[in-house]
Amino acid sequence: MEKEVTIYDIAKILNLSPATVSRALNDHPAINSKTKLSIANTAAELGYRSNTFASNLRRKSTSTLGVIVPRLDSSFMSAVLAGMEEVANKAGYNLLISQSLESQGKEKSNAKTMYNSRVDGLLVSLAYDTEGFDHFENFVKKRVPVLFFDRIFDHSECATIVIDNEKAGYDVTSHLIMQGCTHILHVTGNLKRNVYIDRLSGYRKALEAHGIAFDEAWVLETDLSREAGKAAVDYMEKLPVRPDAIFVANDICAISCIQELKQRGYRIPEDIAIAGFNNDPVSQVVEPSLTTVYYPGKEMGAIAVKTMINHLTGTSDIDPANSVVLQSELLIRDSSRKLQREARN
Amino acid sequence: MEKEVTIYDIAKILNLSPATVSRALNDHPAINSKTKLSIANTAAELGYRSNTFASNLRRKSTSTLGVIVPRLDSSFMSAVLAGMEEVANKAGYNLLISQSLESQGKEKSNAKTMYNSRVDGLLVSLAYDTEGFDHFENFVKKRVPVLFFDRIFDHSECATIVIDNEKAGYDVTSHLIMQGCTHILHVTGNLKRNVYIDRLSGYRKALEAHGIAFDEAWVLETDLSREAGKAAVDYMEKLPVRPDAIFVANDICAISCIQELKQRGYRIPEDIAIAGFNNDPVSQVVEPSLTTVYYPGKEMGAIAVKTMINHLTGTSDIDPANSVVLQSELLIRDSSRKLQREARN
DNA sequence: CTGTTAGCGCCTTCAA
DNA sequence: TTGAAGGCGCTAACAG
Repeated sequence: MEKEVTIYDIAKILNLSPATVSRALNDHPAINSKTKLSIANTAAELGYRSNTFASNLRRKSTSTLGVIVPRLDSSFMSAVLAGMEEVANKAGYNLLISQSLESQGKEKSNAKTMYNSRVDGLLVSLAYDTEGFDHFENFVKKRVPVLFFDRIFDHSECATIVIDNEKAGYDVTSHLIMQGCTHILHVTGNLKRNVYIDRLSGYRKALEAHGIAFDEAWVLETDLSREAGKAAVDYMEKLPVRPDAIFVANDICAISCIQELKQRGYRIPEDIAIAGFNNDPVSQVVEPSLTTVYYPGKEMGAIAVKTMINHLTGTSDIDPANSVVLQSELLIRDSSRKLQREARN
Repeated sequence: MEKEVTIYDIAKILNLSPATVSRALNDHPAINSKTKLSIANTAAELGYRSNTFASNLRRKSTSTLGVIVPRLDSSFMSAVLAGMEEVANKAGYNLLISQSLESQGKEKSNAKTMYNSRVDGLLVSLAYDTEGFDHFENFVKKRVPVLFFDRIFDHSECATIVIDNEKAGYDVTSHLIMQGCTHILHVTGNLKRNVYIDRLSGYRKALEAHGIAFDEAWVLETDLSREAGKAAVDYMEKLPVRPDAIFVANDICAISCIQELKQRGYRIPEDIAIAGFNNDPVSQVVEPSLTTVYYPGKEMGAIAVKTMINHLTGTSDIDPANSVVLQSELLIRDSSRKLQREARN
């Protein structure tokens, strides 16, 4: 290992003080631009690189944001991360990313790591089964800002970035009803999570608004996996009345439903209409194409980081007052165009 | 901001020296186990957390690996990252992740950031148009290990993790030939990148092995985007002889070809067989389902990190001798089952 | 505009 | 088995 060049080396060569070198390197306004130039030059010549630790140690701030997501390998999450990375990178922040694999235990241990790594702020989307806020309490205590996105936790000191899941659920359900569907099965995820309980609530309200009775038996709580799709079809076939639509809370599972239904001889949407959620790339490719909800993942990531950085740089606070509700959008595709299809036949 | 607890606070309380506390906290063997215990206890009580920077500054090592990928929002990459994160996390390493957005410029600036952040090791998959190794030279000089995966750079001091792209390309092409195809268009990516040039080379060898002449006009270099899929179909229609198969170097573009071809009235695979690459989730959903190559992304990520950590902990070197070639696998699906289809008709 | 000084919190010789 | 002391490289007062 070659020895590292420090600001002292530069200072000695140019007959300056280390402080001046430090300031010049940080583009401090009160430094002569010629001095800056010569410092920059010799720094480059010597192959100097600033020592982030020393700087962090001194300044008591990393320029790093921690991110905890349920899974890295989902198209939605990778869109979010892409958005985050872009904004963070531009603002000179690094991202420390980890996944909870949908497990509360791993989420807790990840939070601990982030805490010890002294991230400047923490961005979290909760795991499937997380309960309680304990593992983030440390951050709040030390006044490290925590921001939740997508799968959030309501807390008086945390901002949140979400879409209006209830409205989205309402819109999807209303749309299905407008297509003539009256028996709509809702396949959802863990109802501890806002995203699912809110979509359910929208589903329910839409039913009631159209004079359709809500029935708990028509709500199926699953893990929204591919396998859950098949199980949902099994469940559906056992219902006393055959549904004429299924509203699934994500696309992956919705598509698995479509495939399973097709295999069992159902026509979509004639026999059963399907709607998903997220606008996952597969939703456009499946046949019939899947009616779904556009979820602005990349924007969500970008705004989450922006909000965080604004707070860190003192522009704003990180409490619920700064929460954002992003716009989602119903995308009507073939899997639910029921009236039109029948009219055509 | 509450003030942080340090080893000095603990030392004072227990009437010990900071040195002892430091050693105890690091489980140094030469410390009385009772002392260790009491130190651990008061540390916990006080909510002590070690200061990574101070420690890093002193020890000159982070426990952080840098990762530079072309894009975060691809299903392949997110699988890789998921694999990386799992292994890194278990071994107590953090991941600093950034994306080059397929631009050499951003890749360079990311490399610089990583360099300044003093990552212990760097894991890279190259951007589309990267040329030269300059931006990694610093790492080599400072003996920071650099490992390439997927889109690699051959360098005498870097290990690489890849699949056998040439063999995979050969297998796909042979398969198409076995289906009776003799005019196979190859739609590929930037031939600067090993993955594409190697697949092309496999394509070429397969043709020649089966007595089919290779013709440059039948190789189309694109950016493999969705748009490129349409352009490829345009290109195809202008060829003097109509192809009976298209081998596309990724699934996204292959699927766009399928959709475009279907729209123009081609039957797949009867008129034209299609094969893709990566086993992207969409490949199973499109109709007809897409013949493709299973690419072990998660394993690749896991092994990349494992190799890196082995090196860092002194178990092995990071030079090409430790490179790994992972197994890929041809997945034959409906988009290329030509003989069978025709037999059935 | 530049220099002096004094740590940030930790680890690691060296000495006991 | 423990302590004393110095320094990792940088920055932020405070002074000029």
